[in-house]
Amino acid sequence: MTVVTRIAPSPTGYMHIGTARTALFNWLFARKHGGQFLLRVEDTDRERSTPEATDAILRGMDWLGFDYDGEAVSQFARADRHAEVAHDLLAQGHAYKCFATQEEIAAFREEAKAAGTSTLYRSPWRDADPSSHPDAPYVVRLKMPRDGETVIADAVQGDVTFKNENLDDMVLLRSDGTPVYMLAVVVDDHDMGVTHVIRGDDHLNNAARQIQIYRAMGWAEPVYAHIPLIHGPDGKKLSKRHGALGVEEYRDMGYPAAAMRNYLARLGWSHGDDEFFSDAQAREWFDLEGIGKSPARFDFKKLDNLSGQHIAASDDAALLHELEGFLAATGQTALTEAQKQGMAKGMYTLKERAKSFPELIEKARFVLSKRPITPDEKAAKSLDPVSIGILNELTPQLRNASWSREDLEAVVANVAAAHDTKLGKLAGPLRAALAGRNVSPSVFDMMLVLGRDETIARLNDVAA
RNA sequence: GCUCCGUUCGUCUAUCGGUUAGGACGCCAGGUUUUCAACCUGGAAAGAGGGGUUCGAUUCCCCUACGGAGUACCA
Repeated sequence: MTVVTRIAPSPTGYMHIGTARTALFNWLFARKHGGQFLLRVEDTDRERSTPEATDAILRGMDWLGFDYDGEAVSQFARADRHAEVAHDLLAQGHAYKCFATQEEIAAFREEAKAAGTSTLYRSPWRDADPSSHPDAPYVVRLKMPRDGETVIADAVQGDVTFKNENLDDMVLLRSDGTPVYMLAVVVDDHDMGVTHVIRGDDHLNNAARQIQIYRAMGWAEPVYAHIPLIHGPDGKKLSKRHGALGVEEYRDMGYPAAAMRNYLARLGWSHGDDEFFSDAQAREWFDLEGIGKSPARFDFKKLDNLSGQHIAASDDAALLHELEGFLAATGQTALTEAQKQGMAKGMYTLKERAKSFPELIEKARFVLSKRPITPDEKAAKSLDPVSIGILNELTPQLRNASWSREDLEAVVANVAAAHDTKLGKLAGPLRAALAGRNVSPSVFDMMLVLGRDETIARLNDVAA
């Protein structure tokens, strides 16, 4: 059997970080098994669904590299098919027309609540004779089993048992004839051939109800895997107050997509003690058994760490390319050809010290800036007359250096020794001259990346 | 209220009856060092509580507490 998974987000806002993780799990699982990973946009809520939100989802999927098979399916567009199934169910006697009005039901619930009894609505129309049907609007309800129990053999949660007496005759078709989500998911999943439903555990309760549709229709049931939700840093439900809910916000903060995938995978899933891994490894290792049952909290510190590791491990050219993508996505000015060349040259050392793209840019300031470099306040202090004097001695020696790291180190060490001082004393002023600040990559790396002419020019700039 | 799920260091997690309860992030101390980062060494840090089952429970069962989800003609 070929594995088919899907991600089915509702386009009612940005793409939630939890949705991204669910997508990741589905994607990993499908790709691991050489199956298909599908995208279905659950846009049946016409009030809340927007095309902008759909675009945000598509962009999020694209940024995270979750390539889905085929076209994105619009659930709303399949409403006729959903209704068709409802009518099938009606014809087969698995569903019935319920003429109770919303007011009636609401009143019942209120009473039940007040009386402390079950609010589960039992429609009197379930077994009514069709001849007694009034000529009035009706909803179509599924006839749930009332005895026994329904067991969901969940791949993550284990066997979850529900007493059928607690299941309500859920609405399939609204009184205006439009299908309801519960019906739509099942019909779509069936029609799309979905074999594994991996989704948030907020749907676990729904599974017991949805599975009845599969049974009534005689369809093959999917394997369910309900994964725990992601919580905010305080353990509460992830909410707006924690900020950064949308995946695009993470992109805008400058985390590489690979780091995001790694972090998200590690949140709720484990493969022994492996923490830092590649997509290929994740694909090879991923399994439903490794998914934990308890909700995880989002931890930026760990994301930062992982992000730093991914940046350091990246291929220089690929990293530069992704950096450019970051600049474009966040509306920042693109790099000039010269800046790109400088970055490419210095990437080997820059990537060792950044946890995100903004940090990478900050560390790369020396190569991105043009002469003359204006030192900031702290750097300016390093450029006192004595230091400048030493720098002036260094410059001519640099002119003749072979420009290998060893040679540069030797030259600087010599000058330092001549002044009975250590390299540490010289590094400050050098840094100030070359980068305009006290924090920068290694002075030798900067000289190497800048090249002889630029280095000497910058030293001359501060000489006066 | 009812139904369902969950609960190991601060955080993410390993453990699938027998371990000095392991790793990672973060934190603390020390080292290295040319600033930052990185790196090295060491350290503090956990089985929610109570009952069982068992020769033996973090692990299996029950209760309680806490957290979460669902309970719509929303998705």
